[in-house]
Amino acid sequence: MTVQRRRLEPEARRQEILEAAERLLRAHGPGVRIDEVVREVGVARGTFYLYFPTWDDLLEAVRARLFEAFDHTYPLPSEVRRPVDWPAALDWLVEAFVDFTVGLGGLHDAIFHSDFAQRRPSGDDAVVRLTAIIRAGQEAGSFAAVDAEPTARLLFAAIHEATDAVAAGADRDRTFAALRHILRGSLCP
Amino acid sequence: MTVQRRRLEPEARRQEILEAAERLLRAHGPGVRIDEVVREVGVARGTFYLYFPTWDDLLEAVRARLFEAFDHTYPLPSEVRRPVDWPAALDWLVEAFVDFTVGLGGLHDAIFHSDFAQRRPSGDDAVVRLTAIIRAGQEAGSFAAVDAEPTARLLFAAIHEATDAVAAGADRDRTFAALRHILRGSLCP
Amino acid sequence: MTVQRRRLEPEARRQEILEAAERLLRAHGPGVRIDEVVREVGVARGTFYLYFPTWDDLLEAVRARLFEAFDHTYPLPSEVRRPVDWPAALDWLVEAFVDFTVGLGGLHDAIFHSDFAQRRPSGDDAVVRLTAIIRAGQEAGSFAAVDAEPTARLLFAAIHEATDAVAAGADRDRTFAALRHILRGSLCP
Amino acid sequence: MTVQRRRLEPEARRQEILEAAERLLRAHGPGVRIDEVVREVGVARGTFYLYFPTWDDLLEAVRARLFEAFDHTYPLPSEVRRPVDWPAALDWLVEAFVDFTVGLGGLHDAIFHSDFAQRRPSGDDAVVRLTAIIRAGQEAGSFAAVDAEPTARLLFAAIHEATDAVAAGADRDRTFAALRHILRGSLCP
DNA sequence: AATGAATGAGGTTTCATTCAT
DNA sequence: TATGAATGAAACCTCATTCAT
Repeated sequence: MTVQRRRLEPEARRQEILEAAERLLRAHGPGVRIDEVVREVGVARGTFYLYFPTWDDLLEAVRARLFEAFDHTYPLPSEVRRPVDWPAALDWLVEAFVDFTVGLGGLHDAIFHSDFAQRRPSGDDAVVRLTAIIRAGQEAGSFAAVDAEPTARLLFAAIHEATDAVAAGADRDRTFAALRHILRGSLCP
Repeated sequence: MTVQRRRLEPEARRQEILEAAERLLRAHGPGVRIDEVVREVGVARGTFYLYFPTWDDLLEAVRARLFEAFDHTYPLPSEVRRPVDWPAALDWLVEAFVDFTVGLGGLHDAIFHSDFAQRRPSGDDAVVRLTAIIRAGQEAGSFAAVDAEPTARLLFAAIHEATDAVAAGADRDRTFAALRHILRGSLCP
Repeated sequence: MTVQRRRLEPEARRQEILEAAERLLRAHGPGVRIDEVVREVGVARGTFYLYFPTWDDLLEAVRARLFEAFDHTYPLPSEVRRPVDWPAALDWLVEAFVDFTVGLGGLHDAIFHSDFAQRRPSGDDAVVRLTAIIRAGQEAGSFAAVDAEPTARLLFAAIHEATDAVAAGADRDRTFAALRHILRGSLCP
Repeated sequence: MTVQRRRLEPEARRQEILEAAERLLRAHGPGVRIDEVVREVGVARGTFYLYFPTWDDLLEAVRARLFEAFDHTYPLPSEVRRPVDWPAALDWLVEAFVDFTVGLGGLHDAIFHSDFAQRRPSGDDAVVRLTAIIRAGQEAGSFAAVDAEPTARLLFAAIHEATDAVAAGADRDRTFAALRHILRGSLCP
């Protein structure tokens, strides 16, 4: 009488869950429950725990997916082919980041502003990337000799705040202008 | 078998609860519960609800107390007596803010990084203050003609991040140096 | 700084509380709280307990007042002056009772249909009265030789149900017709 | 330290809870709590809520069970085989009803006289059944041409009161005699 | 690999009643 | 006679996680 169990390759099932969770989190933000995810996928509650030890592990996987997607779409510029205009590249990347993040909808809150973000700090991937950009720009002579790592950390907070501001309805142009000014003022000689 | 009732003026009892909660939150961070607070104070659970309709209302009161304490200890500089060196004043205030916030211990997380901060946004008092400082500095000719409000918002995020960095063990001097550099670069002509 | 205490004759204060409670119960039915009553009267919570040991005692007092009011307005007919048409007198009394009870509004539920009615059964005043009427009618030869006490008890249940029916929106005329038919059929030879 | 989990078919577990609740309510009347029920069954509190969203939902299910049990044991008489002696059938059914209800013990109060009965009126199943009997008897020429529906409602109140009277210790024979007299007087030509 | 019944700690809130003042 | 702060048991419900099947 039970519905036919769908046996799937483990990796495929894992993806299915991941995608369903992402979809629901985008739509409804934090507050999405395991029950809703498994109903969306059409599996039993226990199945969830075969793939993710805890709910936080799922969120972590979702976060990692997002970061990978962003890195893939917007790879760090490289000077291999030709010289890079680092200030312009930074502006462009930052704008892309903000738009990407705002586009996450409720997923943004779930990943960055819920208790989850406290329990599982995000490993500073973004800060590491920004540090790399600053160093590359410094080597190219485009950026001043600031202390790259702490500067990247603080600037990334400002960038993230721009995201929240825009998501909350602040004027996009004024926010970006202020952000660009801060970045230039902090990094350019 | 019941402990002797201690009858207090409402305001005194309210303070008692507030202080006990603050003490526990400093020590143990978010995750402190109503039950622990009332045990600490030595009153019944119902007494808590006499003064705070919900746990979030308590946190809000704690937050307000903190903000008032900071504002009282570090009032905004004024030019009434003599001209103010705005860049220096800002550096000094920012350093005071970071040290004050780091000194909050677990209370910092409970107020700024838990779901509470999402549910009850803090009304941007700090951003308003920073905006006022920027405008005052602009009028005095010390700061460049940046768009004060969004700039204040983004810079405050960087300041707050410095707090988190120092609290998390980052090098205090390098963090402050980077922060000062960002503030100068963003605000000074 | 406190509001001037109004010292009243104990009996006057008791009446005040009683009347306030009745007013609120009429308007809002069961679910009225002690707090609301004392606020309405303008006294402190503790004052309530100087006059009524428990909430149920207040309800009991309200109930007694109502019964007295009804008895006073609709006294039992007596044959002292002239012969009584007992069937007609009963019909008339019953109709008066139903209208009186329906007119109680929310007080009706609070007195007759809440847990209070279970905890403090109403002493059967109404049944005693109805028993007396049946006996008087029997002595006058108007009513059949039924077993007065149990009959009164069961018939009163039907009368009370007519009250609930009318209060709940049942057709008044059909309800009264059915009730009269039951009373006649049960009591008249 | 945890007790071994007992896994059951949902319907079986539901029955288990229902039966335990009925047992406790019979023994202790209204005032039985969810905690007592789950202790009796030997399951966790959450399990209760898996089957009954609220305590009232449980009571409703218990009530429905009782009504079904009664209907099954004492089906309405039918004229399919041979003519029915409606007055006698009614007397018999009524007596069965009263005895059944008195036999409920504390469950009777919990179902019929607690606030629950106010919050979840019982849908008048009994009145509907009595109405049907009256109409059938009228068609057979055994009952007078009374207004069936309101009459049934009022008479059922008297029947129910007989239950309460007997449960409270009133003389069974006198109560039944009075009840039979009322029914005959109201319904027979 | 999959199921879904069961768990139980967690958290919120209410209000009749008591009692120190 | 009056106050009103304090009590604390009771009731409610949720949901991440476990585990017998």
